Amino acid sequence: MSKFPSEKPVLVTCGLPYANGKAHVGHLRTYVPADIFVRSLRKTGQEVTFVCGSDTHGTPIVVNAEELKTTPGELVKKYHEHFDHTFKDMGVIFDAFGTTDDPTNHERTVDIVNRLIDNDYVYPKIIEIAYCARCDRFLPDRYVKGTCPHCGEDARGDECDQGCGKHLEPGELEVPVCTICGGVAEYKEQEHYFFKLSEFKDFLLEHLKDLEGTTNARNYAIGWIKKELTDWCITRNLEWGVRFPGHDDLVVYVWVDAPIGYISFTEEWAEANNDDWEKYWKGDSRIIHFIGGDIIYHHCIFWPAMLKGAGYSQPWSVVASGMLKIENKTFSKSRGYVVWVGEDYLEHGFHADLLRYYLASYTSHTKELNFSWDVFQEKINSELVGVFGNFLYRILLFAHKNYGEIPAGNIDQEVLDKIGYTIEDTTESMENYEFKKYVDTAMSLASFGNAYFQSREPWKLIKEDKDACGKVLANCIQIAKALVILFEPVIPTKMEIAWEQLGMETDIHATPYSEAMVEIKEGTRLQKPSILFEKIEDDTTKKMDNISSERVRKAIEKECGKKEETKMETKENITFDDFMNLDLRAGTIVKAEAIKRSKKLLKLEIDLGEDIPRQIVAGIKATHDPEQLPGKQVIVLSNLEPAKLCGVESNGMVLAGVDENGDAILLAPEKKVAPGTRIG
RNA sequence: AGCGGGGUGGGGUAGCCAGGAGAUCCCGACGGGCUCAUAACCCGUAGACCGAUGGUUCGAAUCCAUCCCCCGCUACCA
Repeated sequence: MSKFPSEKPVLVTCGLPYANGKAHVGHLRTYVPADIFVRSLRKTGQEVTFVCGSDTHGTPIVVNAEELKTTPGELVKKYHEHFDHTFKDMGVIFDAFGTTDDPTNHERTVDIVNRLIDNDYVYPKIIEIAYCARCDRFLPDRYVKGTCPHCGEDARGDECDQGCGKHLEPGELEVPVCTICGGVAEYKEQEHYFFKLSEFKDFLLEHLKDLEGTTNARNYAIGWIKKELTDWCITRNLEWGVRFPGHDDLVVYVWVDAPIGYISFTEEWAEANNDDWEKYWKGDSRIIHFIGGDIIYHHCIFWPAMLKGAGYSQPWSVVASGMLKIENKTFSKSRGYVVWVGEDYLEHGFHADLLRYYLASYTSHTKELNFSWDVFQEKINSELVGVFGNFLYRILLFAHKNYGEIPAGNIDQEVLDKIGYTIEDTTESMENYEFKKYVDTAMSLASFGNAYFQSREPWKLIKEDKDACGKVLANCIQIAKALVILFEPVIPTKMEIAWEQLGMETDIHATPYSEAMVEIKEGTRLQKPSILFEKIEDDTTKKMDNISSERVRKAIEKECGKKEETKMETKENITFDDFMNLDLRAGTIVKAEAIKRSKKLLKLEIDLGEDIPRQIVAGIKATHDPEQLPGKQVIVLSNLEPAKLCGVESNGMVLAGVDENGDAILLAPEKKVAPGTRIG
């Protein structure tokens, strides 16, 4: 019942890295498993094409380039090369790694957009776009900032990043300001183009029903579609990007030309290898997308609808990886919870295969994966060094010392069976994108090998019966051969060396799983084996831990400093009268309870010396236990106009500060005072 | 609050859809053994009221109901 090898052509892609920043371990959570998957498919005899490339368009790149006083083209080139190198260094080998700014992609995007237009899936609509009169330009997405219509916080044009985090459509932002000149922007009507996504609802539901891959992707997408599908605005006012056909002032939205990169990279690969790209994108094929969990929406909804609308083949499988944590903390570049692939890992001399092993074996692909140096050390030392590496080394050294070649001896049926079952189990795991299971199953064969060797005590046998001992060794070497083949997808460069140590002269990367059952040849010369995996010392992990915590410390400092600065700058002087308008009072909390529907809010009743206690809502749930609060005194701004929060009325504001961890610190009187005591 | 995913010994997991004997495996901890090997390997021990409560059943981690908690994407953060 295995799905591979299949007669249908198989194409594997990885979500495109955005060429606007360095590669971190979070990226690898998608790329490493994809590479393992591809290598494994090839071992089943499946032909696969594996493509990826840099995502180069969109406003963040343009804005970032302007800030760095460079051009988008230069910026993109720099990071494209960075990703290309990093992936190669990590053993992630694509058949093609292009960019979405390649001419191929421009042409393919225009073709697809034209087809969508011809098929009547695109229509123009007049919408209001922020426009800066001083710069004489329209301001898409992040070129404009202003006030969020939902929460009133400062927000960027496409998203309320400081406040509620909500996605903003063009024209929604209030009090728009141009980010280039700082001048006040205005809204101006302009014609933009929309893709009729809403018409694809039935198609998408049908498509998703049969979609292979991980369930997180499918369920998530189905949920979205059932809610609502609105048409997508697919044009932007930008210089940088793919021209929208027939409109020199418009560019196609990044999320249109980015996935089309999958097609154009396939074309580039086909061009270079004299092959045919249409068998994947126009025929009955198996297109497998490896992506991060954050872009499921685009790959399961927008992308297949576009392909369908333009008459191309749709994805067969979408494999979405879970999130990455660093030292058990939510991944965050700004907070310092990040591990850069180059400067934090490879440049410290760690072997790429070790990280590949960790990523593949920590947990299942869809769950969140914690990267911790201590766990890294423990896993590498006990599993790779202790179980697997030690097995290879002890048997090869023993064989080399006592025989100098692979000794004669039939392979036990028990051993062949064990290898056979292991291959069955591992390949099945791989088909289900269960990388951890694959590794664990393979590792259990190494344990079996250790037990086999140990229980037969060849170090004693060698003195009594050299032939019987040789047979034990032959069986062990057979197990080792299978292990090296099984582990090649996960730790490819280390397995090259191991393969050589086994006296093999073929290319391990091209060796199929079936070769594991082929009996080893007695008499093959064995060189003196070298140690494959070195132990990671405590000092090393301590050093890495220090680097991490230092970065977190600096990030906190920077964050606090920044807040101080901006606050000092933005607040203008007020008059004494202004201050006297604030009615500040000391009060005693008499009752506190959590507001169920909210993560952050507590409902407080505060005695301000009035007839009945005031009901005030405060965002301190995360830091304060409601049971501990009654009796405590706080300072309240009592004449703030009432508001409803999460449906609960709030008649004032409890004053609190924020410490370096972002935790709320309640202000309190120096000593107990009568409720209602005036402050100021 | 809505949608999705998830809660099983210290960490990571299996089992759940098709309910049945002592809840699986790996790591870690502890004890012992062995010595070919990178102090590794082998054997053994402890450790889980299977998120909570109620229900169905002769029998539930597994089915049903309600609730709690964690993680994403949304709403809210006086």
